[in-house]
Amino acid sequence: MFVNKGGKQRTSRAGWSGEGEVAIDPDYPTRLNFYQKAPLLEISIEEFEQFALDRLQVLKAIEAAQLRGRDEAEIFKQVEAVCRERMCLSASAGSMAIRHDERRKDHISHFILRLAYCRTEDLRSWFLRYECALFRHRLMAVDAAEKQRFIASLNLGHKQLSKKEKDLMRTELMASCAHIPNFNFENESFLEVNFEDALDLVQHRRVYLRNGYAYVPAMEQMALVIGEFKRRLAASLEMYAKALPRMDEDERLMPVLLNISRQNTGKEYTTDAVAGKVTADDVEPLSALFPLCMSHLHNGLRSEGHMKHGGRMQFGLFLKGIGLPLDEAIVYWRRAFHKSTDDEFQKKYVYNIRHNYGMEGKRADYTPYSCARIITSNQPGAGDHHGCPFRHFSPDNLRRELLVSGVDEADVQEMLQLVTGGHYQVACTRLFEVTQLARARQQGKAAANVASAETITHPNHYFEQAFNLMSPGKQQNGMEIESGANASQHAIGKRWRGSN
RNA sequence: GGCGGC
DNA sequence: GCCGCCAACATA
Ligand code: SF4
Repeated sequence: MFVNKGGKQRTSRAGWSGEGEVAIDPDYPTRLNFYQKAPLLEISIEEFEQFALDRLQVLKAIEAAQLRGRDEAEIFKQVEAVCRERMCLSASAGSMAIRHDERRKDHISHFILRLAYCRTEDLRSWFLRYECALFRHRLMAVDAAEKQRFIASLNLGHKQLSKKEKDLMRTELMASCAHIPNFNFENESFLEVNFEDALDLVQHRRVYLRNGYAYVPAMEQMALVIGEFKRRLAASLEMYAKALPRMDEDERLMPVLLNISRQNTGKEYTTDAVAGKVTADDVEPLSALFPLCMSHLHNGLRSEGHMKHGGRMQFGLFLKGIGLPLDEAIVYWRRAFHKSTDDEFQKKYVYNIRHNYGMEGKRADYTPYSCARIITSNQPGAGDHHGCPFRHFSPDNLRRELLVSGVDEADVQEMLQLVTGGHYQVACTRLFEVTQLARARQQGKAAANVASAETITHPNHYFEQAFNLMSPGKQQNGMEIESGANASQHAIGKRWRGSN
């Protein structure tokens, strides 16, 4: 865990300003927190889960607000409302004991999620993004005195320029502030910080740089603090990720954490035709039921944090076909494109997603691509992951891809044979049999009592067949999650429970 | 990705 | 540089 360099922060003179007579909690002097020190976990399981869930709800609400909210003010309002409901932090209301409990909850819940969300790159970047957003929100919400008190307690080493130094760099400093509306050089003070502490500002050319130092106008200090928060949290998440495997075995914590990181907003599922309403969080677990073309796209998306246009079409429509509604699709893609900024995402991708769902222009509700279309048109080029693996992969690549999927040598041979004969969809059907069908048999599903499957004609057909193999034969009474269990069974289990 | 507009 | 509009079609 990090050593808090400024650990001896206490009252300073802050008691005289802002909050007036309100006593200061030595554990949590302000509502803001850099979460440098892990809390002592003396806490019941119920409280543990409740805390985590509440914070998760807040982070998800921020995500939703940023996607839906029209302007900054509206987003702020929405976030504020959720914060008040699930993670309220009072400035001076109530007793000190109450404020202490609120801040303790904030503290603990942060660390639970930090633990739960350190596991994979995807989870880390999602958590980092929205923790920063939450921190930023609070930084804007608290009053100036409390903010200053907090920043001072951090000891970030922001040295304020003396009048003399400032005058020496006058022209350069003024030039760097040209973008600020009505900037008054005389009244502004400047901070000298290591330039790597101000990377965000440097990138946007909003500061003057000189041999390793950035000179930041004091009004931009908030950006520095947020940047620092982000750096430290990111570093800590990396550390946690490396440390996690070691506590994996003996801790009973792990299952709880796993459960948290896959928690949904608590929506209920209805079992209609196929998979019912699918949420952004369901895509991952359900990917075990995807045909090869789609799982290949899905993998590419996960490892690259991005997907080219052809793939977005093929995969996006497929997802719509499995029951992912528009708003969930937007959340899903936003989350998957973890390299993009909100702004870029909004501008470049949202329109097209909406268009695919028939919400834009001609308002056509497009059907997902069929195998025939995928195989014949729009050949994938360099950097593309769309197309049909059986058709577009080299025999070598295809063999590797199949072996990775756990197909045994003999079956791979058979499929390669079919492919050379141009029977791509038959090969795909064979894959269905040796993976989906075989697993269903092994689990004693009633629906698996067939010798072979019908030939696959459509990726969504593949998915639906695979999905239907799961639900009808629950012979073991909901105890599907055994040794070989993969994530898909969890999601399906949820539906079974919901459908009784 | 293509087409189109400023 | 900003933006809009399009493509699809299995299927019990
Ligand atoms: S045959 Fe159809 S479903 Fe199977 S991989 Fe090719 S395109 Fe996808």
